[in-house]
Amino acid sequence: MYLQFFMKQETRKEEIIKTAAKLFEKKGYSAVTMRDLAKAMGIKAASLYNHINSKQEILKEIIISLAEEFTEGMKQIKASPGSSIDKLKDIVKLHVNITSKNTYGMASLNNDWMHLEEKLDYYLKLRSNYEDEFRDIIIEGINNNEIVDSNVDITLFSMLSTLRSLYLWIPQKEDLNPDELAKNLSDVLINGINK
Amino acid sequence: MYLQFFMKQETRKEEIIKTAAKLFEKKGYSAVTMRDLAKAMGIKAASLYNHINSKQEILKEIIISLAEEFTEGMKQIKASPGSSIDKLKDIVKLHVNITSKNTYGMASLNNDWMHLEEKLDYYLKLRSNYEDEFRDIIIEGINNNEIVDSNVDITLFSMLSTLRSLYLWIPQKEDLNPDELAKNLSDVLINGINK
DNA sequence: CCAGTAAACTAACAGTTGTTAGTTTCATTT
DNA sequence: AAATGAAACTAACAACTGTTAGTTTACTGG
Repeated sequence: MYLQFFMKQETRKEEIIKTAAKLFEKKGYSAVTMRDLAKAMGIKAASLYNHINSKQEILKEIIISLAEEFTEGMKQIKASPGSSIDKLKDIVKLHVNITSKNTYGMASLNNDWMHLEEKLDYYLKLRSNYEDEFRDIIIEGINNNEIVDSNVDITLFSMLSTLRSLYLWIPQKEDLNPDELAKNLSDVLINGINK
Repeated sequence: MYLQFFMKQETRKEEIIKTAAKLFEKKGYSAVTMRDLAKAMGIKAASLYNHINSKQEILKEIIISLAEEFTEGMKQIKASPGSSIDKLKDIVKLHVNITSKNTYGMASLNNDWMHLEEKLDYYLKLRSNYEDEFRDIIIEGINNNEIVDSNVDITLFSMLSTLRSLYLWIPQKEDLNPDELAKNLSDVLINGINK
């Protein structure tokens, strides 16, 4: 109890969600049972229900909070000054930062969103809004003559694919700090690789 | 029977695997039951076992055949003449072609490989060999002064992430034919987007 | 017409699934 | 000392899982 005066105390529910995210990353939502999760927590499956309402709820908490974080980040980037290229660099930073903080959750966001059920529509709306705003920035850049006028959707697809896969690579590149990674990534994504 | 004289007759096993791949793409391997698959085939679950030995085997057939196709393609690219940039363009073509032919299977390859069990080690070996040979081509290009000398692993990661995500985008871009897609993709991935 | 066979069927199995109900433990507060 | 409340427990449920055994159906070649 006294701990909460000087450090952030993680609630039991948060511990469960964090542990679940780790398991979901390895085997996927459907293949992880409540007994698996309980074992990883060192308790019995039934005890989990003192803290959470359902398996569904765990997935929802993991995915929706992340999706809203991205939505909020995009909102700020959209409102910021600076060129389109600057905004794209900020998007790269946004993905690197969120993914660095929560690698496991990002795996669920990418692979298990289809199991969301009640919150599925909401998630899909957030995602398509995000993609639309991303696309708008690219189009703006083309109109401003900052960005090469190639196929917009392919440019969007390429950047987004790379950024969405970050969760797979960040864990095995612990030597690289987020800022440096964001910089290198921007170089490759924005400036290309051809000499 | 007489059909096989003028068109490729799909065996029942192949039909099952194809149908399974479609279902796996939507919900993932673990969330698809043999009864789901049977219903999609218009038969009862037990009848599936006249054609396949286990659920596992279906996944194995889907993933391993694709992985071997990539391995074979890479082998030919490696042996071909041409610059490193040419080879990278060939890799893009390889991914676009294989993914266009088998979008559903690529979803399993990307998301369900961890459920392979006996064939898991073999798959992981193929995959890491593939990545190594991809990396070698990039390094060769840097040494030949064809490719910008940025972080090799990030270049590799970026290209591979985009190519591995193709299965998500190809179905909704039916207007774009494979050759054109490969060309546009090469432009974006290799020449970048910055003006 | 009969034998053979591919491919469907019904019925059932043993194990696993998410979840609920009711109970116990134990540290903190009154 | 008694009461509270959080968080664990045991036991059980109904539904679902992959899979097997044995049977039926319907077409094919002799």
